[in-house]
Amino acid sequence: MHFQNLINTIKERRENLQVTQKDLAKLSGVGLRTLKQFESAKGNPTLQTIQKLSDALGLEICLRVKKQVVDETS
Amino acid sequence: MHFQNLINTIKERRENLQVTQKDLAKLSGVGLRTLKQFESAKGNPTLQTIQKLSDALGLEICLRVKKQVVDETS
DNA sequence: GACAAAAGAGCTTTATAATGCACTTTCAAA
DNA sequence: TTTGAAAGTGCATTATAAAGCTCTTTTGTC
Repeated sequence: MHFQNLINTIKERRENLQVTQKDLAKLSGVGLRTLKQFESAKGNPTLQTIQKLSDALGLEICLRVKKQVVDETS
Repeated sequence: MHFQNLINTIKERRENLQVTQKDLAKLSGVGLRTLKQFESAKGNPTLQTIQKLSDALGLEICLRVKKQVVDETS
């Protein structure tokens, strides 16, 4: 999951739950400016910021072994 | 997955692959100091740092809906 | 079109992440 | 037990994330 996917996942989750940026900022404890920044794909958020947003949205971060991309052309 | 779990996952993955911190730093493009910092649970890494380390280790970040914790006492 | 609410952007300050260097500690193999 | 490699720490510098304030733009809704 690349950067833009993470952003989209969080943004879509927020929209599905019908929460405004302002509300999510309040709920998560992340500054509104930071959230706007994040959702418009500027910058490089810290893990803490992502965790706070995820928590507030009922999401969780995970790490898993990437599927191998097998080259079948050779 | 909380902070410490992320750290452990990355650290264990590195150890399983028998890669030293120094090598992983080189491979991932993350500064050695930063990696040491991260593995000893100091600070608050940026998403970019986590992505670089994950990539180098064949891991990927994902976000998923948290399982509901249902209160059955009431 | 008029209006309001939500989203996004410019600017600034403050806090802190990333980094390198040098030093210390840990730990396994000889 | 030495000793060498790996891991961890203190310190300083530079870059930048977080945040608030204000203003602009977008997006409905009437």
